[in-house]
Amino acid sequence: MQQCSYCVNFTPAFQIIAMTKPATLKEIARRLNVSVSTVSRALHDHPSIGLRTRTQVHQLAQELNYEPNKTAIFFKQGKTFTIGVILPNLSEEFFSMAITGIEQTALKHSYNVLMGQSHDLPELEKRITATMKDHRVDGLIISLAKDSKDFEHFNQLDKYNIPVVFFDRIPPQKTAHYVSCNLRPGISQAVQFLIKKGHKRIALINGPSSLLATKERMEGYTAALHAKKIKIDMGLVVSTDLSTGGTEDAMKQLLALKNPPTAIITFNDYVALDAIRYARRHNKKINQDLSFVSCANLPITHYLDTPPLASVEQFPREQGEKAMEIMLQLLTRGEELKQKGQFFQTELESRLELIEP
Amino acid sequence: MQQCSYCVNFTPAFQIIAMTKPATLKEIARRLNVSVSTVSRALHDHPSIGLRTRTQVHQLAQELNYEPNKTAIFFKQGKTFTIGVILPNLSEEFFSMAITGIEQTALKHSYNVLMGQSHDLPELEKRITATMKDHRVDGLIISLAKDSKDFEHFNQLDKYNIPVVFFDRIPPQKTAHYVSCNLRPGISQAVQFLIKKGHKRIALINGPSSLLATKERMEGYTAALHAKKIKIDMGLVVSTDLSTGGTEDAMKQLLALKNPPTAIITFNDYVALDAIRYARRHNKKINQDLSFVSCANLPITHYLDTPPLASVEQFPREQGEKAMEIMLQLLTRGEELKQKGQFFQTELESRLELIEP
DNA sequence: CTGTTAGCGCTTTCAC
DNA sequence: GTGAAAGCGCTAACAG
Repeated sequence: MQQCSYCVNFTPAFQIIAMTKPATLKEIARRLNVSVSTVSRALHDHPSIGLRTRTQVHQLAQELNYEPNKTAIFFKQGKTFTIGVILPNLSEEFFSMAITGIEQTALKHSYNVLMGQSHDLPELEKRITATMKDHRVDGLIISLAKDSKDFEHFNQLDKYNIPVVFFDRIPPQKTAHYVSCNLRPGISQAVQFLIKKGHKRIALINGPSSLLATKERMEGYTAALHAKKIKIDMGLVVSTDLSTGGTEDAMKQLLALKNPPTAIITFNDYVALDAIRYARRHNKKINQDLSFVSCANLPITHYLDTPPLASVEQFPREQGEKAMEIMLQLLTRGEELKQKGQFFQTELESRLELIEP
Repeated sequence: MQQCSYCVNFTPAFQIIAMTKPATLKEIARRLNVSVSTVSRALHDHPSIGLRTRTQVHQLAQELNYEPNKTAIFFKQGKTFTIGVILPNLSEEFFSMAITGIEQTALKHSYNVLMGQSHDLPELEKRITATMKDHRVDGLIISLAKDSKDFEHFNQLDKYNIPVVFFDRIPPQKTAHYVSCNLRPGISQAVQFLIKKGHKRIALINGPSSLLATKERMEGYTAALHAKKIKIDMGLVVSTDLSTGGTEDAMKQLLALKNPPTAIITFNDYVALDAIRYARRHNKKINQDLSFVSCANLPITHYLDTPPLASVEQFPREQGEKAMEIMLQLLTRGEELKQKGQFFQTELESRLELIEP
């Protein structure tokens, strides 16, 4: 039997297309001899559609495996059901816990997460912000790079009606939505804890001065010492850029003091890890010669055989959840709130947690 | 002066809209009295547009702060320049390093990353896959949940022409694009390393049998022992579901043997952490009474004062990069490759790395 | 060199 | 109860 050239040329391709190309409203409409709008309504169970056609439509949609083309809907509705999240660094457990909080809350409300890491580079942060805007995320949740100074690009987002919620690393001028965790109480508790243990010389390895969190730690530190009438020795307050090298320099400085500290409070657990290792290498007995208290209370510290005695819990996961909840508010009731110029601002209270070795 | 009700009602709102609504091609065209397509072409520096109009257009676009509406472009072109990444868990450093590799390569090629965590739940994995499809990601990179058995939903993606690249936790039937790291050589090296140190009783805490990686470890383990003519004692091979409890059970089992091991190879660094802690609590001197070698070589191990002696490097970041590179290939030359039914499959070689305490 | 037109898939208003 | 038509913003084939 001879093959007609039409078949040879077109049938296979046609079949592929038929199997390949996802069904559309149009296609369903064509097959059922109804209009596109009827199909659309039927699928949305619009009351005005007769039971008969409605079931027919549903059935055919099922058969054809119809799935609405979300990109069309996004485009039409000007919404993407995606929120952007920009973090300095996913490899810090603090942030991976935070994004988990964000993601889970988002998922619960059928939002997706477009993720980007700034790696603490303001330029990259800017660039990622721009592509998030290009993708028309419905909102942006961000924890700032450690020395972001310029926040102009976030105002830009306003034009596209993309609300921004800051978390943890928030901008200094607090005219914004944010959630953060106030370190003052936790640090004060840390100081009190160490004093109660008999320490007189308590050092603080603080972070970069650009971070609000650095200021907070300093305040908690001085407040607690003042309360106990202990004079503050600024030689005991050093700072690190959070790199291993920076922390080691800070440690060197402290151990070189003629009257060195017997306890050290570190900016966070990673700094503590570096500091403890440095101390160990310099033959200090951890938590005997030199005690440590840290911030963040990450799971990782629970695996050390000489962990810090305690760590200030900052609730990263809860911060993430809260940030996403605020975002949902803004997304649903954004307009009215904007009129009033109100800001959602949540401050969680940090709390010192003891660590069992 | 009396206000006309029109103004009262509409002017403010109108102004807001005017300031708010982003410029479109249409708007530029209207102001310049040219057609929309001319504007489009001018902005794309299409050669056929006169220098004069081109500069005019560019200038006005600049002034109006024109930015193309990507959702429209996505919709029109059927491309989103977004790739989906599904991971079991971001809080495992292995995966956060991997996603960093993916993200950086993606960014370099102007792709974005839609991120989702399965938390090792096959159902959640399925759901996330579905929403990724809804969002019409251009491709999907995934590391499977630890007991995913059903891969039907990935075939579904074919219909939408969404290529899938597996990495690290890949499906057993290897008819797919993937990149993984073969554990056999690394584990064999680990065994040899321990034998050279004088160990005769070397245990293996392996992972869930559903993982290909578990099989690989077993093979590397037996191969190396065979090569040294050491008989394999199956009592020395136990398994964990990767939870802390599971690992502790495994340790209990090993330490209860009448002839217990003097060295243990663990499935990964997290298992090692749990195992080491368990051993320490049971008064074993780490790396004296009982030596450890692990897999993954995560930065975290370098902070322990008694880390495993060595760890098998699995190159998570490189795996991520490679997976994304394969994805880019598929995205650009997908059709031709699909015809040929070829698969991109990359296997990196694992390698034992010593850890300095 | 530039304009006209059609269309991507869907929602929605208006009309019958 | 259903259809026709417009439109979201952009691209591209076709026509001058």
